[in-house]
Amino acid sequence: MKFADFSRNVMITAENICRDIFLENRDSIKIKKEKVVVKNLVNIFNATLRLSNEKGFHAMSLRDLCQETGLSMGALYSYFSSKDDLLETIQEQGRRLAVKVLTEYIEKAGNPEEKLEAAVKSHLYLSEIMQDWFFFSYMETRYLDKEEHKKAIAGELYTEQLFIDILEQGKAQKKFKVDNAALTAAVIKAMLQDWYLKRWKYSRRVVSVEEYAEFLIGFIRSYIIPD
Amino acid sequence: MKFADFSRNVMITAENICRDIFLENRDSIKIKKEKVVVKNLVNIFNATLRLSNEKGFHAMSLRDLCQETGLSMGALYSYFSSKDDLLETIQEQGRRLAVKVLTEYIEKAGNPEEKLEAAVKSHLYLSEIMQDWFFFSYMETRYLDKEEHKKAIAGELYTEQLFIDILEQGKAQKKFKVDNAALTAAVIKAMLQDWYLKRWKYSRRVVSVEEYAEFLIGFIRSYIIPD
DNA sequence: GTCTATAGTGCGATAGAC
DNA sequence: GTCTATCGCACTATAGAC
Repeated sequence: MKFADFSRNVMITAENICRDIFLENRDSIKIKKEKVVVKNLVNIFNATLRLSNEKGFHAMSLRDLCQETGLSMGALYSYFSSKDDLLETIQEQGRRLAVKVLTEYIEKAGNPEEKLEAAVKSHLYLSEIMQDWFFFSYMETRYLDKEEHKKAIAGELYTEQLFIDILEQGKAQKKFKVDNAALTAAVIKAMLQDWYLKRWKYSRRVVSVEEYAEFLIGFIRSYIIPD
Repeated sequence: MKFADFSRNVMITAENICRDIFLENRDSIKIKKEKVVVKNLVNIFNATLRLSNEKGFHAMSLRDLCQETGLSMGALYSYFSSKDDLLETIQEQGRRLAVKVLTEYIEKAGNPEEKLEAAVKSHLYLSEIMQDWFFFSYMETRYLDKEEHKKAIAGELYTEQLFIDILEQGKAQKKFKVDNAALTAAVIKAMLQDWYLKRWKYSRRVVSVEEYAEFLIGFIRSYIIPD
């Protein structure tokens, strides 16, 4: 699977994500014209991610956000009910999309070896397209209130479980040699997350997402597939 | 190398770290009695790490810190000149210690295989002892001003370089098979950092730092040492 | 060496005009 | 649907009493 193909197939754009958010939050969003809402939501979310990922969500004031979006304080509050609400909406939507895409691509693959490759690549490719969302979700998780924080933890464990399942399945089919599937999945997750947590490093070294994917798959396979 | 031995040898305690901080900042710290300063610094740093690691350094107000330490606003400001100064001091001291300990343990080891093991274990063991400091440093790096931020990046690259050097040395001695030392070192760092970034996960699963260390070393060796 | 009191700033949120 | 004006509050930092 090439990044370009993935990118074309998933059809993830800011507009599409914001349209989903609009449809799911019709009640709490005060403005009713879809076209207006989607346009402003794209603007607001992009600005939030840009500002937050530079200096943190808490350090970003709503006045900063006004300047970055060109909207007034009053206008902003037509689209979310509080600053925390904005934080939660971004996190929730990112999580939902990640689960959907990962599950879909893993199911499409046939055997454990293909599933592993599909899981690694779709995780990396998705985080490449939505780098800002993923970085934001990781770094701002602890600012969520207790209930939302639990959902974030559950999300991490859910995607990790997808990897555990693939490893166990491969083991059952005698294709993989896995002593500790949970630990193996944990470090795989860590390496996948490093791709969006340390963008500055990989950009500087001019490593493409496909190179990183191939490297990771080779690294993992050398451990779970005995010669 | 066992964790207990490492822990006994490095002799890292909050008191020792705070004594160093006192000696290096005699000018800016208004109080002069070493005993008083060290006692209060231990209190302040522990409280800062506890509060910050829960909800973030920015979200922690100095009033929170007063309550947690039992000190007044005025007293706090005798030990640092601004909230940012507190942030920088913690980061700087953590970085300094990490570099010192890692370098020391790697140099003690003889051949590349031993060096790799020493590097992985001393990194993990140190982050186990100083988990709060490491977590804090990672999560709060972006709140540093430009100059301090550069130092943090340099620190990450420096410790990574230690791994690159070991890998290259092993390759030169025909003991390791390494195609891409930089990428290999990058993912090793990612896995090492996961230990303190996801403490909740490893605690929940009752994985000890020694288990994690052995697992990681096995994982890495299977890639770089062909059968 | 530590305290209390307070200055001065900037925050999130809202009401009501247009 | 968007704006401006403003409220009340919490923040960092400091000055001066003890």
